[in-house]
Amino acid sequence: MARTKLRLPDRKVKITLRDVALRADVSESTVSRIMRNEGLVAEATREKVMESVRALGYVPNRIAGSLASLDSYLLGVVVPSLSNIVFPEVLQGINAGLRDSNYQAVISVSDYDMDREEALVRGILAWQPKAILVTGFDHTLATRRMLDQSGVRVVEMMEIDSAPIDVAVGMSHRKAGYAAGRHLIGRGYRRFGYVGHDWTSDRRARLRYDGLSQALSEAGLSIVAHAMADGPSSVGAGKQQTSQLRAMAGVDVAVYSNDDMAVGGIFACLEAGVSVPDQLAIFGFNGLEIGRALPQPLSTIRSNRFLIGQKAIEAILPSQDRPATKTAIDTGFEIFAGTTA
Amino acid sequence: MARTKLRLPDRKVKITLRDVALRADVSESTVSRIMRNEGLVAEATREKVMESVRALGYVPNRIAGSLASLDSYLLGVVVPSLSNIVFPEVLQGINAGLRDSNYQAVISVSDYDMDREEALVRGILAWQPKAILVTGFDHTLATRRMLDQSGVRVVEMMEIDSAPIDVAVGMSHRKAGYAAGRHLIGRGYRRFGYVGHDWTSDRRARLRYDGLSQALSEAGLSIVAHAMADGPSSVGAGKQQTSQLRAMAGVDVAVYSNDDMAVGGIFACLEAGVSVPDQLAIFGFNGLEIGRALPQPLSTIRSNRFLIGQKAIEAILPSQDRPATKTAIDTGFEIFAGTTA
DNA sequence: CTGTTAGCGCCTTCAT
DNA sequence: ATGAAGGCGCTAACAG
Repeated sequence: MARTKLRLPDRKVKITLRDVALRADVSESTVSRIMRNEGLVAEATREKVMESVRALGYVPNRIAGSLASLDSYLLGVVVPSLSNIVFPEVLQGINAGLRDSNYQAVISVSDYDMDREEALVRGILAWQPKAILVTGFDHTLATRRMLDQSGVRVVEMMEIDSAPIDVAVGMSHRKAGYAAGRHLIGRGYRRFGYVGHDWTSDRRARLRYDGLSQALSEAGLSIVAHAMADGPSSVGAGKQQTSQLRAMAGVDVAVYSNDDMAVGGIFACLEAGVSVPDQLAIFGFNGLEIGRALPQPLSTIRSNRFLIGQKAIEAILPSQDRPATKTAIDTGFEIFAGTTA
Repeated sequence: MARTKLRLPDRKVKITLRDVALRADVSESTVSRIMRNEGLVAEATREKVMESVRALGYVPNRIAGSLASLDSYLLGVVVPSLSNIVFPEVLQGINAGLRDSNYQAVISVSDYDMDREEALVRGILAWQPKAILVTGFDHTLATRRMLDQSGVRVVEMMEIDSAPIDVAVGMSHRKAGYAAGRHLIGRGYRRFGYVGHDWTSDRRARLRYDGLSQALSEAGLSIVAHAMADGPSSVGAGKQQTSQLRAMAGVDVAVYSNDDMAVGGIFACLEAGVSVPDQLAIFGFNGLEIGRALPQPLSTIRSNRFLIGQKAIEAILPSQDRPATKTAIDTGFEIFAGTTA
């Protein structure tokens, strides 16, 4: 079977600009212009070319396009986890911000491993992204240097408690912990317990704890009991650690590392017939949907995960060039009183 | 300031293979080989080159590399949503499967919009991915044609109730619904209620419903009451629709479109003082972690979302070429008795 | 073991 | 409004 330039597209036969140009009997530049909606083209020519595009099933090769134009329209994203719902929520915000742009997100998961993050960032930078979004301020020295030298826009998401490489978008977790402390002290609680999960991977939970401690300390109080899960946060872990906590010195309020853990606390109390908040008050962090649907709305602090993703995109889409000054964008937080504390 | 080839890397100055080669006084091919760990290279040369690589902070340009080798090592993924936790779980499986490979995932979210999916698939194919993973069998004609003609490996994830383009990885939702029906009939339930969410976007929930209906029909039974939420599934929606359902004809068991909805049902019962399963039995779908942590473990069907992602990768990584025969990989499901039904 | 020569598919600049 | 030429940064043969 001879190959002719008019042949219908077979699977595996790569159709290039050249094929389209030959079939439409115009130059490659013309096809290129039409595909990019750039420059002036006669309507008749456009139709002729588009007919060829459709007939051949031509799909432009962005790899070649990017190389030629030195312009990738890729966006690198590194999050530590997908099992903690907050990160998918951030990704949703990113996704929303990217709608109507022609950027593509290259997403990687570091599993809270800084060395892995380094490898991921290296791999992403090799694709010449326009910007790269990472999570938090904890990076290896090499990662920091790569990001810095790459010259691309860099957003560090989730927190603003340290100095960013370029832009930071998030909230102050230290202040949130402090606010939780002030709020609970104001409501009359004095004997504080803390239920948490692995801090080595979740440094922001630690920052909230520090803020809480400071508020208590300023009021002459302290956390009288701790129950810490070894692994990541989960409803099950929260439930289990709550039982542990209740076996210790009496506390009148338990502050949780996040809502997942706190919901576990609620479940533990339901199961044990412990009245909330009378016998034990419960306070979470994040403001997840489930907390609001509980028989008793969970007292917590709302963070804006979606907004973080969205603002991150807004911050870097307008200008390709990294500005001289570093920026921190505060997406804030808000105490949700609920009825469990 | 004159530019010399020995200058330290400035931000924004693109370092290329050529710069490294010049500095190390070898040819570009040699540097290329070293960067790709390919072919034989004298140890002395390698060190000399690596010294230059480090000194210049060279990061290979994969866009150029891919164009030259016609080989992208990109993997396209399209999921309908990130707010439903099952999709992040699938992504985790994909991520796990991709570890130790040098593939990068380009992830897009279609928001259950088939036209948007089409645009996303087109955008992804332009990056010449090695494979593309989409969700389910619902695609526009154009999407199907693009995927088919592209020649790349295609995985349709989540369900295996229809014929795949190339590979399907998932479970039979129809059978799962049927199994739920048989199970509940076996436990003596006769008056069935259904609590669901928007079917137009979640066709798999509809398949489960159909399977359930069939099981009931075969037993001379039927669903006597429906409560359907307008939007997507959520704990809040499940809670609200459960209240609706209870106001209707008495049912002794409520089957939910998924666990989120079912947890809402549990909360509604807790709040209203309805005893589960005596006054109302509750049955979900998915087997989420939270269901197990509830005061009463939720009766449900476990699906293997993580496994779906992982198997999807395993199915396509070995062979680049699309095989002649289409494959369906069944990741199965399992009834978890729990204590709520 | 290393260098040379051609592209990969497209975009950009400059002509016409 | 369209075309021709050159090159983006790298890899794939092939020499040597």
